[in-house]
Amino acid sequence: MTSPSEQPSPAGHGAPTARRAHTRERLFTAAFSVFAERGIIGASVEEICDRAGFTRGAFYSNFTDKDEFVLAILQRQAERDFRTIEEVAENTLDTTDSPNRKMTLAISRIFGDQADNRQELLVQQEIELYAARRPELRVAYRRYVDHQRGRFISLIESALSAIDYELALDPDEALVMLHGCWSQLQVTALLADKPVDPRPLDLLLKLIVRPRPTDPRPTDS
Amino acid sequence: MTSPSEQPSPAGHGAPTARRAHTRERLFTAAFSVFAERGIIGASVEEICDRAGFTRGAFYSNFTDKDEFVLAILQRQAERDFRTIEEVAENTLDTTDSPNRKMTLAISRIFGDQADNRQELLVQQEIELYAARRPELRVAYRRYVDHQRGRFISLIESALSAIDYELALDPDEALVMLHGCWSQLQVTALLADKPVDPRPLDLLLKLIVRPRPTDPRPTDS
DNA sequence: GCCGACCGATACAGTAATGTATCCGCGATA
DNA sequence: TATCGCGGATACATTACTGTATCGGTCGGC
Repeated sequence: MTSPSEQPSPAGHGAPTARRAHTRERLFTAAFSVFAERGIIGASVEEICDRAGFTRGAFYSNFTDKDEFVLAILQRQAERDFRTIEEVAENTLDTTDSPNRKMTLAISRIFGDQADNRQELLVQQEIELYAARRPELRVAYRRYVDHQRGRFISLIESALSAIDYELALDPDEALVMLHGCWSQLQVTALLADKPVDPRPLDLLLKLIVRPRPTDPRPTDS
Repeated sequence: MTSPSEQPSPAGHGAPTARRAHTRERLFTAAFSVFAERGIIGASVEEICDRAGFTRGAFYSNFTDKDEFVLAILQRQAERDFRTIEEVAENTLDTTDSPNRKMTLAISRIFGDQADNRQELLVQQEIELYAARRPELRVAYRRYVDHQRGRFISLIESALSAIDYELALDPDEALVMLHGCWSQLQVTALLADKPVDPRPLDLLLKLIVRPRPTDPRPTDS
């Protein structure tokens, strides 16, 4: 279709120049703050651009649509989160903290870190709700969540096994509990204007892990 | 201020006629469906009225503002939920189901029942997010949540004690886990277009209750 | 140092939503 | 039955946002 010298891209947004990438990034950042304040639906393109220091021209030069824009944000988030997990997997496993501490840390880094400030949490929730409504976004979001889940479960398991613990129940179910509990704490803290209280999560952790059965000799049979 | 025969109310909305109440109720119902589709912020007054079979005149005759309207919805929800809890407390405790079954039932009735269809869940989440942003609504929402929590905890405790079980941990913390897990399951189901999978909740329940220590003789000392 | 392309700014028209001011029909009351 | 007032409808002015079409500055390559 698009031969090299004819049209770099249909309408402009396609050539990933460095400048372009920079612009997009600023728009993303601005969008986060507007989304947090007004919600995704309530956020006007204009305000996003204002806050990024652009006019709407920049926006429409980079994206056709608010929907496309949101999708791009979702993908960016997915990659960010993914890298966070990777990084946590590397760093957290090295330490010699207590299992609980390690787990709490990992969880707060993964579900949390990006969400331990008001804005990020709000936007996270916003995206979820937004995705719930748009079928196309829902697919993307689902992929993203599934992917994260797989990564995270294996992270948990290796973290535990490194200290001779294991999950006492089905990993998927454990993850539901952990993630649910964590989100609940976050939202509660948000509404109460207080810092997150990590104790319930701690407790829950203690409930769902157990020492790995001492395994004097790995028999196959 | 307002002497009986002068002004029944500043601008009209104040005299709780039966007709008025009926109108408001229809607006509320319509709002639910619009909120679910478009989000609270994305819902226009006009569409709400259309769907309720009114024009905007009816709306502005009953409420000054969309914010006031949302607040009214929140209060109505609070009362509804409260009555649900009461009803569950009465009905669920009577049966002789297994403890798990009873608890699951109670939880799904309370967090759920109103939220086990797509629409109610979406609106619930919407309200939460909306409340998180408006300080005034946040106060109202917080009161509502606190109230519910108290009621629900005592419900859980009496349900358990009726079958000689008790919570194995702090009730508040237990509630966080239960509620979080439940919400997580709901949202997951919503995004995955599948029915809610109750197993994690069941499992969690088993983890946080225990038989009450047999108490041959209630000694005071 | 010039040229061309890219990228963001600007201007504009169309649309949708808000809130207010006014109107009118219906139902209750005497 | 005549009247009054409540509750909802209608009409209007205003504002805000969207998307498109066009313009102009700037930065690369040569």
